Order: sequence, then C-alpha cells, then structure tokens
Amino acid sequence: MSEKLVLIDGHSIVHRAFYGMPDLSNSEGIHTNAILGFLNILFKLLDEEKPDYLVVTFDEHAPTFRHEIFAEYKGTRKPMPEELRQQIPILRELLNAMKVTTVSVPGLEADDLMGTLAKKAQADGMEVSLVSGDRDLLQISDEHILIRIPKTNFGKTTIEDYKPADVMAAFQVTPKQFIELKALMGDTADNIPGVPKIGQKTATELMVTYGSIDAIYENLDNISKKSVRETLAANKDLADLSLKLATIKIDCPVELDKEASKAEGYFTPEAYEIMKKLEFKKLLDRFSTDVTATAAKIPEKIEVCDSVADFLGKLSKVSNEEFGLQLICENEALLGAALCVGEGDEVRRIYVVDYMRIGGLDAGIKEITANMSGRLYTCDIKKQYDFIDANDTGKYFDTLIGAYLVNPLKSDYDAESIGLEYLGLTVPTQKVRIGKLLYSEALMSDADGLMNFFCDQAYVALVGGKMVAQKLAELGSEAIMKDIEMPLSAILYDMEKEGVRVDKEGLVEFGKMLAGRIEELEKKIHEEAGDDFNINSPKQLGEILFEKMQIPGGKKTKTGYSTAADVLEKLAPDYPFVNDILEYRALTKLKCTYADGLVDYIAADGRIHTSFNQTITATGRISSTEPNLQNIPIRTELGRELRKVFLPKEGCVFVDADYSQVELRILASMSGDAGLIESYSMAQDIHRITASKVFGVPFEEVTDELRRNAKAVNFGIVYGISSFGLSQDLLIGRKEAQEYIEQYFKTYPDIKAFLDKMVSDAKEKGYSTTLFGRRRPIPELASSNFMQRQFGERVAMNAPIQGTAADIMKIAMINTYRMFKEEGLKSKMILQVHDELVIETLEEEKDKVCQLLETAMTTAADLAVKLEIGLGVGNNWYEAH
DNA sequence: TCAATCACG
DNA sequence: ACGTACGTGATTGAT
Repeated sequence: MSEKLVLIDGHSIVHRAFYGMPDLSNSEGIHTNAILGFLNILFKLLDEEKPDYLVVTFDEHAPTFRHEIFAEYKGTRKPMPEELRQQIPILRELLNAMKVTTVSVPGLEADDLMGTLAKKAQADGMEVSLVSGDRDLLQISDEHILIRIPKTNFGKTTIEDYKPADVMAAFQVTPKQFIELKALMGDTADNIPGVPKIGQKTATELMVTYGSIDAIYENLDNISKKSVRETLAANKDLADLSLKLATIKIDCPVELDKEASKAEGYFTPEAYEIMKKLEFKKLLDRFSTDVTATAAKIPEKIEVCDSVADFLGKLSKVSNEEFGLQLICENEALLGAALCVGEGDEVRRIYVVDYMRIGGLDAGIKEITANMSGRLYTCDIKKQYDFIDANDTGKYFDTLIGAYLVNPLKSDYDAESIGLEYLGLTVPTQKVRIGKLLYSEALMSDADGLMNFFCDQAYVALVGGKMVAQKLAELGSEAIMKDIEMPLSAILYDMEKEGVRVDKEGLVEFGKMLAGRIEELEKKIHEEAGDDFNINSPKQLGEILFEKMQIPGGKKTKTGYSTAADVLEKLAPDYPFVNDILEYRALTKLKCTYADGLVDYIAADGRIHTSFNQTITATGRISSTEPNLQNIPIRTELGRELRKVFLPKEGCVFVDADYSQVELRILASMSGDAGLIESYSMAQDIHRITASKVFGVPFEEVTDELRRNAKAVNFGIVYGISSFGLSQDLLIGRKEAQEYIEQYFKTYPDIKAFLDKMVSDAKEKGYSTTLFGRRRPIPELASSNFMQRQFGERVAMNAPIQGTAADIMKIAMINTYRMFKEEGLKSKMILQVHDELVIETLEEEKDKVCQLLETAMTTAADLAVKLEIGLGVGNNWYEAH
C-alpha cells in the first residue's frame, strides 16, 4: 500500500477554527479557541486518516512573488483580530513541542508550499490529503491528491472532500480550469475597487463552453451578451493578472523531510505542559501515563491505618493545625476518610476505612471537628456535613468554593480542575479511579482505586486549598469566604436535608387534568393543520406554520424558522391556530416539567430534596437542581396553582418573605442618586413615582400604561439597558424606547454616572465588584468584537447589582439561621428563590418567625434606602406568597 | 451532545 | 452594518 501524507494549511485552518469556535480562554485570560479548534481538526484528521507523514505549513510575514507583480496584493485585508494574533505563536510553539513538522519559507505562501509538496509527493507515489480552508487549493486536486476543506461551527467540525471528480460535480470544471474560473470572476482581485465582476453562473458557462480564459478571449466576438462581452474586453489585463495571482506554484524549492515528518509521537512531555497550561482537559487524556508521569505528581505514599482509633489519633493530633480531610460519604453512611497533613516534601497522606461502620469513625470525626481549633480544608463540604460539626464553620475552608470566589466563571469546580489550575497536577478523575462504581462497591472490588481517589482529593483540598486561600487574600475576598460562603454551606446542607413536602396525589391529579386538555388541543391542532405533525418539534412546527399554512412572519434562527413565544404572540391575534399552539406549549410545559417531572423527585419521606449549588453562577447567586425549585410557575394563574402542592408538614405553616425590589434599591444606594433615594422615601409604589418623575405627570395621574413603561425601564436599567431591548419588551419603536431611557437618565443623572463608572472601572480592572467585595471577571470587555464588548458592558452594569443582591440574601439567610438557633426555634428555612425565603414553621412560632425575618432580612445590609420585605403566611406555597 | 424553548428571579 | 436586555435549569427533538 502506498504511503500517505497529510498537509495542513496552518494559517487558513487556524482562521477557520477561530471564527468557528465559541470564545474561550484559560484562567489566565489567554484566548485558546483557535488553538483548540485547530487541534480538534488535526486530531480528527489523524484519527481518520492515520497518515504516515504530516506537515503543517505557515505563511511568513514577507512579500511574495505576488506582491512583486501586484503591489496592492491583499493590501486592504482586514487586520487579524488581536485575540487570534496572540494564539498563533502559542500554536506554533505547541506544534513544535509535539514534534510536528512545520514549514514556512519567507517569500512563499502556504498555498505554494503545499501545492509543491503535494505534487512532489504524488510523483513519489504517495497518497496526499491537502487540508485548507481556501477553495483556491482545489486546482491542486489530482488522482492521488484529495483536497479537504473543514468547517467548524460552534466547535463541531465537518469536512468537505474534493477529488477531481468532486470538483467537476460541484463546479462543472476540472481542477485546472477551476482557477481560471476564479480568475474570470475576479475573485483574486477582490481588493481593486471598481472592477466589474462576472458572476459565477456566467463564468461557469463561459468556461464550460470554451475551456480556458485564452479560448474565451479568442472567441470574444461569439459571445452574445453585450454586457459580458464588454466587461471581458475591458478587463483582459485583469483576468491575466488574476490568473497569475491565483495560480499556485508547484515548483518551490522545498522537499518533504520524511524522517522529521513521521506522523507519530506527538504526545511529548513538552506538549503536555503546554496543553496543561492552556487547560485542554479533554486532550490531556490522550497522553499516556508515562508522559504524564514526568509532570508534577502527588506524593505516592499513603499510610493506611489499620484501626479507626489510629486514624482518629492522628487526626486529633493535627486538629489544631491546617489539614486536608476528605470523607467517603454515601447514603448518610461514612465509609472511610483520607487525611492530608504537612507541607512541601513533608506532605503525608493517611487513609482509613470503616466499612463495617463499627469503628466509630463518624462519631470520632464529629467530635474532633467540633473541638478543633486548626483549619480544615476539604473539597465540597456540603456533601460531608453529616459527619462534620457545623457549629462554627469559620474554621473550614472548602477549596472548591474558594476557587469559585477567585473566579466564578469556570465550568466546573472539582479536585481535578483545581489540581490542574493551582498545582499543575493531573488528578485522575473518579471515573478513571473507580469507573462507575458506587463508593461502597469500590470498597469491595477496587479498594486501591477508591483510596487513591480520596487521598488525591484530600491532597488537593489541602495543598491546592492553601494556594486558593492565598489568592483570596490577595483579592481581598477572605471575608466573603469566611463570613458568607462557608456559613452558607452549612445552611444549604440543612435546607437540602430538610426538603419540602409535596402532595404527590395533588400533583398526579394536576397532571391528569392537563392531559385531558392537551389531548383535545393536539387533536384540534392536527385537524387544523391537516397533518399529524409533532407539535413539540420547532422544525416541524415552523414548516407547518410558515410553509404549509403560508403565515407571514418568516425566518429567524440558523436552523430554520423561529417559533418562540414572542414571535407567535405577534401572530396570535390574526391566527387562532397559533393561539392553540401557544396554549398547547404552556400546558405541556406544565405537565412535563412540573406535574410529571416533580413527581419523580418525591423521596420516601414524601418530600423533595433539591440541590442548592453554591459554585455555579457568575454573579454569586445560588442555583437549584434536581429538581430546580427556583422556577416553579407563578406568572400565570394555572401555573401558579401548582404551588398548592407544596405543603408544610403536619402542624406547620409556611412563612414566605421576599425582598421588595431589592436590586433597584441597591442601584439607588450604590449610585447615591438623590432622586431615586428620595423616590423610595416618598412612596411605596416605586414604579408609579418613577413614571411620575420621568414622564412629568402628577403622581395621581399616572396611568397604568405609564407605570408599566416606567417599570420596564427600571428593569432595563438593572440589566444594562439598550434601546433595542426595551423596545422589544414594551413592543414600541426603538426611538421611543431611546427617549424613555434618556428621560430616565435626565431624571436620575447619578444613575447614568454610576453605570458609566461601573463600566469604566471594570474595563480598567478586568472585573466588577459587589458591595461586599465579590468579584466577577469580565474578559469580554477586552474583546475586539463589538458584540462581545457590548455584552461585557451590560454585564459590568448588571453584575454588581445582581451580585450585591445575592450577597444580601446570603447574609440574610445566615442572620435568620442564627436567630432561629438563638431563640431555640424549630422553624426551618427550606427554600430560597433569589429574593424570597420560605420557612416551614410551627403554628405557634409563626409570629416570632415573621418578626425575626423582618429583622434578619432588612438589616442584612446598611443601604442608603431602606430594605423592605413582604411577608405571607399560608398552608401552602400558593397561599403564603 | 446541541439547539430551541420556556419556567423563574 | 451589525444584532442586543441580566442570571439560571429542564425538557424536547434532532444530530
């Protein structure tokens, strides 16, 4: 079998990758999307083709023969975006480290190098794949030269392949003719203004008829269409020039160095280091363990205790110093523990199992943590509070939460990513260590894997945790960690454990009721459409609406028609059918996500135990998953009914407390705008008074519509307002929206100044800050892309406000928790919905609870405006809110 | 696994 | 000339 060579056009592929991949950077802010996209394409090619040789070509910054014959050559090209420019030297360095042969010759373009190498290799009897983003290369296509053009869209890569026959099929011309076709169309002379062009259709026709540019000019008189004839006649020189520019040289002075270009051995330690720095986690898996072994390593030795007492003794001994502790918890049982102590070369790892659960490990650890005065580092403490005393959380440091505070934008916070980022360690994942086994199963069948997994975690918790703690100190975020996040972790643990009681029968009943109506609607919709299509498929629905039924209001999304609610709502008045769709959507949502969906989460105790996640959001809010209890319907009456199935336990009621316009109050206070502050002291209804001031109407004469508009502007301000966004929301013209905004800023001038300052500060520093010092980096502000930058600006306006609101609610929760404890109440916080708290309380405690909530929540922050709350009491969530 | 949709603050 | 409100999570259909 003949040998195979893959040739890659470095510059064109890296460009493709850059524009096709979503923006991406590592934690140091180095953009990496083009590099990653390039590597994805490279490895896909290697996997697919398994070539014998690989060469990547690059252009050099030097004039080429094309510049000599045509001075303006590529002269007016758009400059390369800074984000891309930075990545190219890194990519070349990486390719070097991977021992990939890169060829670049000053004065020669990548195209020419590739053309020459390809033709020579073919002459030597090789099969060649030539990979480029540039169609000009199609002229090189030959019997043994396959041209491959990759397309990357949002990280997904597909490749178009061209042999001469495919060129023929696609363009009706041979590879040789293809370049003449391009020359005829003036493609290569793009930069010369004022050149009339011949369209692809005409050019193809001419080429098919006459075969070459020369032949066309010989037959100029036979061309019937006058305009074409004249254009051709007037531009003969240009066509020749175009042809010269676009013809790829196949006689450059380069040779394939077979020895150096062997397609193997890319996964070198040097490459590993670079990819690690770039945080290409998926690619790191491709390196064999002997390569990763040369990288930084966790000390291997583990001291296994043969008795629980021995372990507890050792733990007790270090409990007044800093130590890492990772508990093996499963189903409220403690199966074992890993301890990490010491510093530098003296780091020790100590391990114990208590799988029979007779050693008293659980009680021992609880007692030691209750009395310790050192600092406990761990990964994900919330999962371990069953066995860690929670009376004083200030002495605990959850390394994952710490890393989140350092940078809340990362996608995951686990020992692997923290180990990599802070220690340069490749920590094997749980899957690598014990596969899909449960801890209890691993204990029996892969005890070593389990031990290594937990000892690694304890190591990262301690050694990585110290790095994280140091970073937090540098950022001035220690207080947020110690006073807010760590105490909160224990509260969230309690809330999850407590859960919320849900009426299963009620939920099932609600689902059944919806099912009937849904079935009717489905039948009706299918009848009206004359087609049993899948209403849940936006693709099918779009085709029915905008093609079959010819409803105007066409395209929007990449993949076809938009059938989103805001589009359909505009059509609904004219088409009752569309209304049925909207109702169908609303009902199926209620049934699938809520009625049916929630039933599956009701535990044996009749309650739903959601997870409150502390390391997800960019702004500092918490999130709720499995199930999400922060998006239970309320905006429509039918949806709101669902809240009647959320019940307090026997003998209890719900007390529901929510902040009143907390974000707007924060805005008023942080900006110090006297007008807005005064508005809050003047009246209860902030939207009405805003309308009165902004639109210059006496307070009593503010119409509902004016109030609605003012409310929308208030919201918009908090989101980082744009006239477009406001116009969409209010269904008004952009100009009108712009006037509202201007009027608003005129009324409250300090708001405008404040928002501007938030943006300029964030631009300067690269991050925004809440009132309590929580940071959010905003890398988009440095983007060369206008859209990205504008997004960054809106984020810079919103993040301090939303983030401060999150801080305040967290503080309020901590206040509440402590007050309940001090007062000896049995009441439990069970839900948090960003600005709302739900308490399950004994009937006799409810007045006290209301009073405490009022204090806890309104004193959480000292603002220039009062913090106010709304209180409700009820026998279910519907009634209480 | 992703895109589209829609539920909440 | 672009295409846009901020922050989440679950479900569905299509790939």
